[in-house]
Amino acid sequence: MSAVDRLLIDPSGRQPRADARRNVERLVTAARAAIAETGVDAGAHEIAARAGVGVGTFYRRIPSRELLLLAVLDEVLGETIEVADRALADPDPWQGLSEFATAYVKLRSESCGIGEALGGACGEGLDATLAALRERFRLLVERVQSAGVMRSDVAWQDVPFLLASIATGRHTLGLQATEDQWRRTLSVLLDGLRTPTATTLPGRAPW
Amino acid sequence: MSAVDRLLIDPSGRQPRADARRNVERLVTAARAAIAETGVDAGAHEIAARAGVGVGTFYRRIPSRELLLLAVLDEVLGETIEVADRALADPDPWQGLSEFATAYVKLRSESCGIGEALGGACGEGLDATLAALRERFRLLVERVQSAGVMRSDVAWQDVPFLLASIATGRHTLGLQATEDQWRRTLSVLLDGLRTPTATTLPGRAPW
DNA sequence: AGATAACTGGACCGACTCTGTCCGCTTCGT
DNA sequence: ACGAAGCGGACAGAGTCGGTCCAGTTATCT
Repeated sequence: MSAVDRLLIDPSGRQPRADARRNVERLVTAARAAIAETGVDAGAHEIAARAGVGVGTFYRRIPSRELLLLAVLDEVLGETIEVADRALADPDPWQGLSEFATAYVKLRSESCGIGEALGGACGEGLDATLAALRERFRLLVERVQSAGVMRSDVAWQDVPFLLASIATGRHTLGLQATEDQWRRTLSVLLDGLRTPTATTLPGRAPW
Repeated sequence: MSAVDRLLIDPSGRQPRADARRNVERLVTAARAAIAETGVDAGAHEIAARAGVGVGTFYRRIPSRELLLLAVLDEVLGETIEVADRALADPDPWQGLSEFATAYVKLRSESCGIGEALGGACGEGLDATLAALRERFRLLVERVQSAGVMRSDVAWQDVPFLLASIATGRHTLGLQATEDQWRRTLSVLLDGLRTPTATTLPGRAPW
């Protein structure tokens, strides 16, 4: 069920008017954009303005700002899980992992709110979805390690951290990042992950 | 000149009382801790409370919250430049780079405010210092590439981005990072940087 | 077409946060 | 011991943000 549908359930069971439905769709789209640009702190007024409606309209259909954001985040994470499942279906394990990694990092770099949600900034609301995504990570990494094309001193738990690390700002040290700087970083990182490897990892795996 | 000294210049030319000097020292220390934990948004009241003084004392000596933070950030970046200079003095180029990289990532991971400052979140106030640090990056990378131990398709400008990427949160996907997760990420990344390399980088270098 | 229920927009409210000031009291240095 | 320098924290003023209310508008049904 999409985020729009979930928000359109009417207690009286009636179909909402066409304009009401249109506005909810606009609000969900706007929330997605606001989450990407502003993060999970995106305000109700900001989202309403992006959608081209007043705050009154916002609160007519949406119980609270937090619930809207949660619904949208859950939807986006659900799409990510689908991408992971397609990657698991790829006959070449490394190819599958590397395609998923690219999509995952791209999503994170284009939406700072998603990054915060994955970092746990949204309370318990997303626990189940996060667990499902975690499971896909484990499967993807175990498959590629069984095939012998990833260094074995990396734990599967390292991989979310490795990928999470590539997503940061457009600037550092006064330097301007190109649109796809993250692709370069990811490329170096994937090279570091392939077998054989030069050094062994320090410390213990995260848990 | 240290941040403390810079803030203790008295318009009348007199030496400030001992307790005043002590409090400014405490405030600078507290600001450093607050920048690390809270970031560059650390509030004046928060810093004063950490220092164990009232806000009145804060504003007696400090023109504004922003100036204090700028002075402290500049001091920390200055120390980082010194670390880079020591790395450049190391006879082994790769060893030098790798030591500096470790120190740089450690600093970034322990102080989120430094990360924001390096990301340009502090306006123009740090431009000169950032340029000086940038220069050290260029020298370090060029030296290691001339020695043939770093893949040549990486631009020196890539390296700040690569290192900036490793510093993020303690959690992702509901997983808990160990204290030194960043060392593992850095290790993979440095392996990816060494010659020879498997793939060539996509896109163009940042500028 | 007219009636009416649903919907809309944005002014507004109250709670909160943050920077910076003021002033009665304390402490240092002589 | 005395006066100037320093101290702390209550307070002011500006701003933000989530959420409500209601007068006016619009869709839908008869």
